Amino acid sequence: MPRTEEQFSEMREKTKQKILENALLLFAEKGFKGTSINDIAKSAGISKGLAYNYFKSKYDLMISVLKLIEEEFSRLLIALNNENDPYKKLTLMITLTIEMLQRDEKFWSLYMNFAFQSEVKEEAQNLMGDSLKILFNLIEKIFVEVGVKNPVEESKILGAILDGISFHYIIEKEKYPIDKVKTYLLQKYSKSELSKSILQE
Amino acid sequence: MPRTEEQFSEMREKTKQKILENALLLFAEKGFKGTSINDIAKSAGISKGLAYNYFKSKYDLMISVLKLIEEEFSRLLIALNNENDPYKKLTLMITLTIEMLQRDEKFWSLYMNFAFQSEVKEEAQNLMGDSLKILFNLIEKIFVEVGVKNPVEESKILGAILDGISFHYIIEKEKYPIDKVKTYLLQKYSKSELSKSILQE
Amino acid sequence: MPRTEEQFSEMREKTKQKILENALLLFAEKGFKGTSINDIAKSAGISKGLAYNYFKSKYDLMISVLKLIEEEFSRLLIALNNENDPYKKLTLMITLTIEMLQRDEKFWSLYMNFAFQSEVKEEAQNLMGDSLKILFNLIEKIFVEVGVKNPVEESKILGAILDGISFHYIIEKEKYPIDKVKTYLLQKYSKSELSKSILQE
Amino acid sequence: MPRTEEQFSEMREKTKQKILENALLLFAEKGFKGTSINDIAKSAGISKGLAYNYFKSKYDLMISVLKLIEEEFSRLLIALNNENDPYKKLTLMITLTIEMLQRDEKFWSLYMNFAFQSEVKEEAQNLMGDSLKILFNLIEKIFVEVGVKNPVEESKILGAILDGISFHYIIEKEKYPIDKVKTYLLQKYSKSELSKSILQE
DNA sequence: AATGAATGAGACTTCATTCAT
DNA sequence: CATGAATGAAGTCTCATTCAT
Repeated sequence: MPRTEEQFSEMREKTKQKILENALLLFAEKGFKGTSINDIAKSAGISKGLAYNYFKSKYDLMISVLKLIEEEFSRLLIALNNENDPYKKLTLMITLTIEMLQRDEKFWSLYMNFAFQSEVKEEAQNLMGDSLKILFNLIEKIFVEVGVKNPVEESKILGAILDGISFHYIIEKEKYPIDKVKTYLLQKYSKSELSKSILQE
Repeated sequence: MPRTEEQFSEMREKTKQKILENALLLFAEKGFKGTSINDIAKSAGISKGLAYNYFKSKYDLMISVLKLIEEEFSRLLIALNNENDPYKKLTLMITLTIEMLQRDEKFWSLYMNFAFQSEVKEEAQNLMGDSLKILFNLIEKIFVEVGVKNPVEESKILGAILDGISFHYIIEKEKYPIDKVKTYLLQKYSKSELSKSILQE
Repeated sequence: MPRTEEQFSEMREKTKQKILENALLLFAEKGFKGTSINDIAKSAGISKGLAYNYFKSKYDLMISVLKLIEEEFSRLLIALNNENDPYKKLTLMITLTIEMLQRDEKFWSLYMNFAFQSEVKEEAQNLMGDSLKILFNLIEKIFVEVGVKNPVEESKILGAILDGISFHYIIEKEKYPIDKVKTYLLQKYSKSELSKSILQE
Repeated sequence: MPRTEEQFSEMREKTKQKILENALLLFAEKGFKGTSINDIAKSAGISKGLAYNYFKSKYDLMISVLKLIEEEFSRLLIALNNENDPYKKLTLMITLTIEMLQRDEKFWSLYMNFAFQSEVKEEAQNLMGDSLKILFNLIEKIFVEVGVKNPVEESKILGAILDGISFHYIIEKEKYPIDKVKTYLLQKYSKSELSKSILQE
């Protein structure tokens, strides 16, 4: 007696996830070109051929992985949208970014990795460029709300800080004082501190 | 009339440079794995075989390219060391970073690209990690000199800003308001502004 | 109410026929190597696995398809044997060949296709070679009966005409004036015309 | 010291020919799909990879092989155009076709083979369809000149005879009385016999 | 009897590297 | 010093076949 449709669907879903997860990790670690389907298959504990039962090409698999990143971005945006107070929004943005960075380090590694791989660039930009733009706009809007003088420039700077920190953290990992920096950043962009200088008085 | 030894040596140097330059451009554009020796040879106007006369392997060529990046870093450091006034040092660091970013965009693209490719990572870190550390230390030292309250954290933040801006500029290029951001940053880290808040009073 | 043995057997036969028909069509269209078991299964509306329930291998399936062609030949031979008058036999041979060509174009396409594929060649020859020989002999016998001067050579020529026409029709299909040629051929091999020249007098 | 351009060119030409020849033989024997690049490389005594130095894909190689066939056709047409007398033209066409069939059997095998391979069909028709049309037209023109009553139909018949004979010869080879048939055909289409019936008077 | 997930061999293709000249 | 033909390993992808359910 054949398996039910549901059983098959479950099997498929499970295997597909396994492939995606391992592809994400490996792409993040070794880049798109540097990762072979064989690598992914072995890492996922399946045969090379099976990967093609789920993704019609390595490229297609990459696009699916990109969509995972997009979803991660979406989760960030949704969480931010649930917060109305602009100061809390700022705090949340910093907290979430760094938390996600620590938790899903590979996501960010992949995100940055993909951003510089020409085979991926266009798709990466189509899929992620919007998220970046939305994020910039969001920061800008917050800055307008709280009364920052140069919201456009300041949004670029906060954006740069967040991605710059991610960049350094991914590169240096164990050596980077991520928690210290996070605490400091939260304070710096806190309501009470936003009006003070970074210099001693 | 046979060429003198010196002439030969000069030719060799010239050919080597041509290979390195083209390798740099192509690695930056298409990644390490995405660039073939043939691509590089064609781009440099020489034969595949000749490239192996100058570099014993593709890997070796990559290491040499990495050294070019290191030299670029060195030039930045040397320029900074020639300046004693800490405020001017800060200004110079921002100016030079962004100027180099615009002028030698490919350097940075490659730098970031390599930073995420595991075949390259270790070497990239060995060669560039130190530079990064030196830069962080330099910023920290400047901040100490001018009396910033939290020099360690602030150095991480300025470092993040500079690399974050580079990151966004490389990704968005034509759309990114690099000049506006540069001007703003210079003002923000100027002697007169370092003591003011980013909020309207 | 459980099905009777006979009903089961009938179902099996029906499924088998469905597979064979679709295999024939696809082999004819895309060649043996160009057709996958999956293609056939999908086309027949069954699962890949089930196809192996009926044919132990793709090769085995192909042999079964070849047998279908053999049967088609047999039908032609049987129809011819039912006719005694040699002139009518000739007419019938031409009519039937061209009718079958138009009706079961795929049969012929496959027949010719298989004739040139070495994986299939031996079997194709074993199975079809005899039919061809029988047909040649039959034509020869007819020509002897009606008093053709060189029955051996003329039988090769009529054989060549029939297969040549099939060849051109399959290749050119819509452009080939099959009906005109058929009419002309029937006249040319008609009792009354067999004694006249093909030149104007 | 590097080889001269001429030396390289010679090497290339020689290897390319070797590949083409072996590809022709193997495609003719085992079909396009049935022949692997590895088969061809081994048969040509070169490495798999080298084949791609000469043909950018298996498909491209096939097209080149098709062009060889086209050239063979051209040679036939050119030889025919050098003859003005229509009767001699007919004789020549029959002679040449059968001579080429015997000499370059693989060409014809491939020609027929390709005509039924869907991966090849379109190209085969583009490249060979014209030749076929030209040949039909040529025969028709000859028949008009010599005063055949139904030149269109008779040209289809002679065309069918020639391709039908080729077909049977390729399939049966050693068993097929090709010389007998050739002699008979030459007589049948000779000036003196064209006005007589194929029946005993 | 029936399904389609899974395997593994083998096909096409690319490319770093070697080498004869 | 310089060339590009040639190799072979490795990568992408396909597909006949098996098998658990």
